[in-house]
Amino acid sequence: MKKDISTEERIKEAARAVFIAKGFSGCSTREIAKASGMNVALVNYYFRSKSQLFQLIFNSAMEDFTNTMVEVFSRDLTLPEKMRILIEKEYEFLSQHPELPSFIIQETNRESNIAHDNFGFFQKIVDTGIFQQCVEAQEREEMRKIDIFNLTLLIISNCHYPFMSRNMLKGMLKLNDSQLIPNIEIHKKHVSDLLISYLFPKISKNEE
Amino acid sequence: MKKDISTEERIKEAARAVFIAKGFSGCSTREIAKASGMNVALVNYYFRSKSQLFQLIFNSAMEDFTNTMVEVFSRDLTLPEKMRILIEKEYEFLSQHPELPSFIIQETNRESNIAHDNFGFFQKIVDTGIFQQCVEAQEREEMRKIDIFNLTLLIISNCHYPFMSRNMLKGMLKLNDSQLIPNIEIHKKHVSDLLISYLFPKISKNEE
DNA sequence: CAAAATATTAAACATCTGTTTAAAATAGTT
DNA sequence: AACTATTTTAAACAGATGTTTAATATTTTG
Repeated sequence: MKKDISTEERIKEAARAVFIAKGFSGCSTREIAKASGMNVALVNYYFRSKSQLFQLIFNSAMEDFTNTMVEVFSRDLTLPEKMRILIEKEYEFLSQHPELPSFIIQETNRESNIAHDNFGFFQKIVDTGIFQQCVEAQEREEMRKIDIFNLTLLIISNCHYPFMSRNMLKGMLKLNDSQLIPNIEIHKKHVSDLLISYLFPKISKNEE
Repeated sequence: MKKDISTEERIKEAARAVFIAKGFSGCSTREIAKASGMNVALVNYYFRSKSQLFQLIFNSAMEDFTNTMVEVFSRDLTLPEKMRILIEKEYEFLSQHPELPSFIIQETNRESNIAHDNFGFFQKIVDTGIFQQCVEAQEREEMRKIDIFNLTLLIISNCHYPFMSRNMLKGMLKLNDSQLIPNIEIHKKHVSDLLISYLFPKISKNEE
């Protein structure tokens, strides 16, 4: 009865790496099997189909995708502090997982991928009370009036796009990896200053 | 001798639509053939292989990708004016071609896609003299000190990511297309204000 | 240990993949 | 008109694809 979890887990880990690197339609079941050192049939034995295995990986990737936001927004801090720390943590996390943002975008844009119930992930962010905190700050005129949609989008754009575009940037500016890292580090600082001074104009004026 | 250009062109147009919608590994030669109303063999008759046809489409997509920048930066305007008009034009163009940014990112991140000579496209932007104009403005202290890398990245992030993420946003915020469009229109205004006030702090202070 | 349940394997399956071939249709040339 | 070059077609190709099968090995249970 007690099954050896190591094979199932090994397949899942290999699948995660392969799917995130190449996307659903960019890889085969056999490639995942080989990467995990297992048989092709075992993949379907444990996960029934390529699609079901993918759905599993995708959801866990979405979890990671929103995890930093949930974690930072749950802390007991002022909004500018949360913003600064979030950007810091996002850049830190994405430096370790630079393929994640483009994977998420690629797969949410793939048709035939029906199960786009990303609302659950967003709800976790809402549950941190961050948007309530924003409304209150806006009432006290400590924060610029801005919708949830635009606020979320400003943050994600400036945190995720730099990592998604790293290969394009390398090609366009003729950079190698070792040149890219410090540039992204500088970019983090720009993004931090940019967003905080835009969202909290008075406070950032006082700080200067 | 005189060949009917219509079939070749029809295949290219179908290929463009299919490739951009589904990516290189997300579609088949037969799908492109069917979309153009032509035979499978004709695709290879005119373009030799799926890869060569793709390369053609990709390059033309990269052309479109950088076209707005080249066009706006070539005008005889001040930097804040160029910035404002660029954002305006980018949002206008991408509203008509929302799939383009994620296509470019997806394909520049696909390994086995060797030919990443995106430098040529970037050179066209450099040739507009925009970066020289920035250096001069920075010397006159009319513009914040910022590297080409970070400046380019700030602009592209805030213009392209909103369109790349539209399906994710729709899923996360439970929006439909008709709700998305006005939100993106508002976002354009935020991005414009955000970037101009950050890059040209003194001037935008005078304007207020 | 024997029986039952679970895990693993190699092989087969039907279909799809990119590409090629060789014949047929069409257009162009003399 | 006949001949040549070009375009289009259906069919075949070899290999890859997701998935299933049926037999074997291993573990768990009584």
